[in-house]
Amino acid sequence: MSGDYRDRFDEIERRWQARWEGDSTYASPVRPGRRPFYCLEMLPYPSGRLHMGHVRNYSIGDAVARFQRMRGREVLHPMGWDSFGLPAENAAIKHGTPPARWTEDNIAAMREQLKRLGLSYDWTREIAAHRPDYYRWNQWFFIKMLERDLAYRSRRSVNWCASCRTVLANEQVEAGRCWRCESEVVLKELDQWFLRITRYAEELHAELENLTGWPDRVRTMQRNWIGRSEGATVIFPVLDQRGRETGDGLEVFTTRLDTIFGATFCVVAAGHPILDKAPRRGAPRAALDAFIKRMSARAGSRQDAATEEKEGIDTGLKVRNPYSGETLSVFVSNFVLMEYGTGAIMAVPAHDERDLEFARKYGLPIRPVIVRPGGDGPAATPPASAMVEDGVLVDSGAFSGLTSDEARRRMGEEGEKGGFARARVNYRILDWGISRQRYWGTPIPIIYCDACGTVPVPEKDLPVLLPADAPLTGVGGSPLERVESFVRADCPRCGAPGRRETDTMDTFVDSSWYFFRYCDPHNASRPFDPGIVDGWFPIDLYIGGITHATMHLIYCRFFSKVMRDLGLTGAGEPVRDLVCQGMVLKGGTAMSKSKGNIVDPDDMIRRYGADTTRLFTLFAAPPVKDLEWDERGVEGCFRFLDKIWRLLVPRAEALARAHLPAPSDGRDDPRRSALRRKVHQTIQRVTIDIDKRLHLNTPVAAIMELLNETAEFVREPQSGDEPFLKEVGRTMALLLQPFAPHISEELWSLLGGEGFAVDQPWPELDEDWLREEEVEVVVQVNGRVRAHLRVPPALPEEEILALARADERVAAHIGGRTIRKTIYLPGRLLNIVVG
RNA sequence: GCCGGAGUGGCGGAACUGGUAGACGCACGGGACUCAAAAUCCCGCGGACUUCACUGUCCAUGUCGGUUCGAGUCCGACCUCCGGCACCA
Repeated sequence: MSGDYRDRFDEIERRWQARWEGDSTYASPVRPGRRPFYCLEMLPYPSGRLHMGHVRNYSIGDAVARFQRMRGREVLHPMGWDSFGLPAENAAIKHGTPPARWTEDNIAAMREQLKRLGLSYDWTREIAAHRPDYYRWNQWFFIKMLERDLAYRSRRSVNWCASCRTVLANEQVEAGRCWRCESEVVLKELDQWFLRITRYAEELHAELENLTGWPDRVRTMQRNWIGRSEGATVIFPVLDQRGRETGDGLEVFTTRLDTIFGATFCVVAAGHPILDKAPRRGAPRAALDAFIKRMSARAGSRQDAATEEKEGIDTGLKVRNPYSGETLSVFVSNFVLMEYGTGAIMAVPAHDERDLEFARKYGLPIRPVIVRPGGDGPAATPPASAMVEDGVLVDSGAFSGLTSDEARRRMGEEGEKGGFARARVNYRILDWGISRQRYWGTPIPIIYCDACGTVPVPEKDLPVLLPADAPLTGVGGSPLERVESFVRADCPRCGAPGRRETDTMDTFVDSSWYFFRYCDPHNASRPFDPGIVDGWFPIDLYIGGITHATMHLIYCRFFSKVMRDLGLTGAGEPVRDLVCQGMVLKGGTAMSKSKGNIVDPDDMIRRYGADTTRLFTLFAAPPVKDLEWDERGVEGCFRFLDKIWRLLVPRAEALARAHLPAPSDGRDDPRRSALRRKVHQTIQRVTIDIDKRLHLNTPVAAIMELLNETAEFVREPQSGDEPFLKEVGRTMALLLQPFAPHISEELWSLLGGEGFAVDQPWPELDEDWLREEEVEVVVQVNGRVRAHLRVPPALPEEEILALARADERVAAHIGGRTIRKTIYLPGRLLNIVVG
């Protein structure tokens, strides 16, 4: 009945998968009243095939889900599909396949692959972004945001990818190129819909502090992305030709108000409105216009922007420094960005590298106003580099002598009083542009009416369905523009004929709230029931790739906060613990089609089984590190499972009949007590490593050790061993459940276990078996190990010292020297300090 | 440039709050079984030196310092690699 594991793993795995499915084992909740545990993995795009990165991601999540379930938690472990997006549209253009069919086919194929891996998902909760019962709530949220002024339409220069023919969010521009197709991004003026994420910038930034269950690097990346900086805005009055105030002001943002007496000119961005007020007469105007035109043509975020030569031109405008009264010229230059701050700066060349570079190039004055405390006065000659640190003010009128800190405070107060300056916090993050000129996405629920303007589609008319018959050719703008039946719509307000918005939403909208929907996936009247969501939230563990550190993981925090403010949830932060798993590499680089180093999960499952494939991804490296795929390592994991099989299965019938040992059985037999101690030590190690540290490689190592010791144990079998072997076998079967669930079930059942292994309580630790009869005390002389003593745990220090001194090596190292002191850690270590 | 993370055998990696560095696995070497091979099992496996041998000594966690009875672990400086951001005022 046994047979080799090598010949049987496929049959075993399929059989248990069928049983789990037949029993709805993983549907939740099945055991209400238990403490919930929400275990979430980032949902995949349905490309049609699983890759090893998916397998790794889901193996980690599944190990935790199974472990927590056995530990008595009620586990929510769902899966779904991020199924809107470009590839479906591209496939349609290339092969003529309708996106909906292409997507559903891919989902079906990948769902089968996930099931063949034996992952414990509750498939009754499956969601897919492209289905109307999901995306209607994207539309609903959009309307709710519109009501709260969190969504708005604005004509803006947007990042435009000419190849994808679409707008990209800032987050989707990587080094000036499209994150998807890598072609260069240019600027284009379009009417766009935006979500006002900047309203939450402060909270998104502040709460990073509390996300202690998140990796530092993710928190840092988000902090940089949000880019909070404290400073002040200062209004410089604009002067006319004769030096009189015109009533206009140039508002600049600075973090270094303390350096304002060193300001020798101002600079504005090419798009700054004040440029319209530049003097109209004479030749400079033409040069100025030409310059502005040239600068405006370029995209805001380009790779070479930082290293690009600074260029500028005098606008002819004059302003007055409200602190010093000095008159300053205003330049326009490429190094000042319209999107940040006020689009205008005061230039302090002595204390800012960029200002210095510009001043040098155009021969503008450089005036130091900050010196190092206790240092000499200001340098007579201009410094070689800008002095950017804080210090003490000089040549700064009444503020001279103050420290930078003190000066910023006092100057701020004076500015507030005089109405020309105020404290301001600035953020680098911009509002989230969500309009996409694509077909395969959520239609934006808006109708444009000549009389009423921009009118949201009423809730009762949702969803606005994506038409099935859009012409997908790959040329022209939005495909929806050409679907007459879609575009034509009556104004919900006045009934007159209007036109529908033909842009669709960025797919990051879909993935910003899907984890809420999992809690209540079939709700037809609301996106979800707040009570149900609050029962599961926050997500206890969220696992996914580091690639989503800024985009998805900021958007989903933003959505959670919006939902909280809509009264939909109590959860301000959706994710308690976040794990970003490393990449799967082959030959030192990420697996990719172009490199031809892809390892196919199906191939691995066919040759070694799902258990071995999963086990390897967990054993070869800790979750957060990159994992090098090594087929010999896979073999090693297979050998491990095979060895357990060969040890237990031939004895299974006898062990199934045997009783388990009583708690103190085997105490009197060193062989048996050593084995039982190892069993309980292993339970402890596996439990702590999964639960407290989320290390999944070391628990596997611990089980391997237990197996090795058991193999040793059966080499010289004795009658009456069965109960002890049964205990080891059952424990091993259960400890393996998170890592290799199929063989776990098979062994559990062969050893006479009732029900599913995954439904058993996690093996219980018997503290009595951790206590050793004898402990090994390490003896050090001056911190170096010289002897190992086996002593009863309670032996007093003096006696251990006496034993240690009697040891030949220890005695030799002490020599004739006197013992200055001893350090004793009970039962572990004795350090004898001599000298 | 700024900000993060990481440097441990031939390789992947262990070492919980400072306390025996190298668990476990891979690779490799030797042996057993076999006509042979595969599979399996046993032994060895950081380096240098030392002993006939049992052993023993020293060096070793990127580098250099420091704190400590004791440092892979803490502190300081530096080097290298990886990642993120990058004219953000």
